[in-house]
Amino acid sequence: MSFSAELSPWLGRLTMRSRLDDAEQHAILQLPIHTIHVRANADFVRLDESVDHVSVVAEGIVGRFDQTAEGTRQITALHLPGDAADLHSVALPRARSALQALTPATILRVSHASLRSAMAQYPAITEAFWRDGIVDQAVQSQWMVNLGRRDAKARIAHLLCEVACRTGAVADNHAEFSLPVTQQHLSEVTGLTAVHVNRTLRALREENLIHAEGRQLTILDFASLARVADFTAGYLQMAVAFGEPERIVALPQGEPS
Amino acid sequence: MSFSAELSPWLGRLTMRSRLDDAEQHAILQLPIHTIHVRANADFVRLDESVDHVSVVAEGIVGRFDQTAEGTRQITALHLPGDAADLHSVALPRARSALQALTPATILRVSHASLRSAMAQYPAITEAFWRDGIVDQAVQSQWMVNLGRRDAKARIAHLLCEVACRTGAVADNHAEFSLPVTQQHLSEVTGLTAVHVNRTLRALREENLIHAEGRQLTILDFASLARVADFTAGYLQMAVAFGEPERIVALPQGEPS
DNA sequence: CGCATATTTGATAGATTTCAATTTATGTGG
DNA sequence: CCACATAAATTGAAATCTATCAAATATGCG
Repeated sequence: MSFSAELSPWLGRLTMRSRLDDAEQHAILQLPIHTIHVRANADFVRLDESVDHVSVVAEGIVGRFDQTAEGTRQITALHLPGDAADLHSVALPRARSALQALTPATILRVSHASLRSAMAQYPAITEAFWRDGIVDQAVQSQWMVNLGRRDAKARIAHLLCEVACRTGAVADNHAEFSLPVTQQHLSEVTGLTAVHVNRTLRALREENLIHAEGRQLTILDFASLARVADFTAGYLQMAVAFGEPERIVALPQGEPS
Repeated sequence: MSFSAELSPWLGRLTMRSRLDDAEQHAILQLPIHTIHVRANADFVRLDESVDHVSVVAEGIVGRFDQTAEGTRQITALHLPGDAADLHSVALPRARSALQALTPATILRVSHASLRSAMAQYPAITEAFWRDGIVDQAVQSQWMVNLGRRDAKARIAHLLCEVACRTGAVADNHAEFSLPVTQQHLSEVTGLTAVHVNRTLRALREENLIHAEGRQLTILDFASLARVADFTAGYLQMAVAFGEPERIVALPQGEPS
């Protein structure tokens, strides 16, 4: 249990979507954490488990899973460093999905108890948590469009565009970022077969839209890839770039929302 | 603007997922509403529109839509009478999806202003709203499994099982309920083609799993249909039947969550 | 260096879409 | 209440996309 500033990437994510004053931000940073390391492919939250803490991703990539009775899996969300993977568990502690590290990962556990006391003291924090989930839900909606209405090439392209934006790697029609996940994992995100993911990636490579070097992925022409993907970044609510952060509860100074 | 008890189905939905005391329940029922009637296939909330009220469904079926650039649509959520279709708009007023009536519908508009003052007075109400969205998100996750990992027959069967459960129509391995939506709408939910929905429904009929009489749908053998669908009702959080309603904020009497 | 895991490729089967009619409901005005 | 106009459901045949199965490389790691 420590009281460091390791939660600052998460705070950055929250303030990207909600406006928090100094005291509220301080309350977040002060939250006690318990750091754990998770091996690749290890579940660290299991289905129907009752959890008493939230998992904030510090390093690595985390997937939220659901599965069919036969065991084929669907990844319903991808969590990158700075994301809280199951903030909703504060309000509904029984996990309806499993969380798995797709790569070796470092997780910061924040107890529900401490989060609840922060929420009780600062209503704007409750609101920020709620809003965080809403944005996640908007991402899920886009994924549903992906799964239901786009072909394999667009699905993969869309995913790559999204991850590039979420990692902040896009600049000047170009993006380079690490995506150390398996093609099997990509298939579980996109509702395809690992084989088909492989072929689709090759097609994108042959069109000179992307370049894959090991786990390093380069988007050579972001605009064209976004066109193939039918991607627009608005739904990601990267507030710094796309609009005003939100707040309902009045700021202490009396500033309106 | 009236102050009647028309919100009581919505209150029922909320208390199915969260525990609210008398004062809190009263605060919900007291909310001023503005009733509107919407024709079938009419959008009543448009994409990127900034809304200042929540739409509670009183009658009819409402779909939440997203679409690709070419205009093919994906329904990302279905809202039945008693559901608030965009409760999240209280926290994030810009609509990231459109809302459309799939049938003639009656909508109760509840202003954000009045909701916010209820939230300010009763933190448990904020919490209940948040939790409501979390359950919606769990439903979306199941839909993602549907879209990504199940074949046409299972997708349709799963949807029918879900709607049957949500309308409370299931009893004794049998369910009869009205589903006055078009096969085109079903295809937009399931990520299929209207033609394929038609063929799949016929297949389910030929297996004597369902019976369709106009817009009245009968599930002849719920257990078998659920097996085909790989359906289990847990995620719907129909708390009355499946577990304790939740609450974080202490009850006034001091009762713990 | 060698095992285990991941990627890549080929050939084939299967599911779903697409396109184009046709039939059947549904609603409306006379 | 009927006739008409429109929307919805249904069917067939062909084209496409994606999955499946099986094997052959690569790659990473101890």
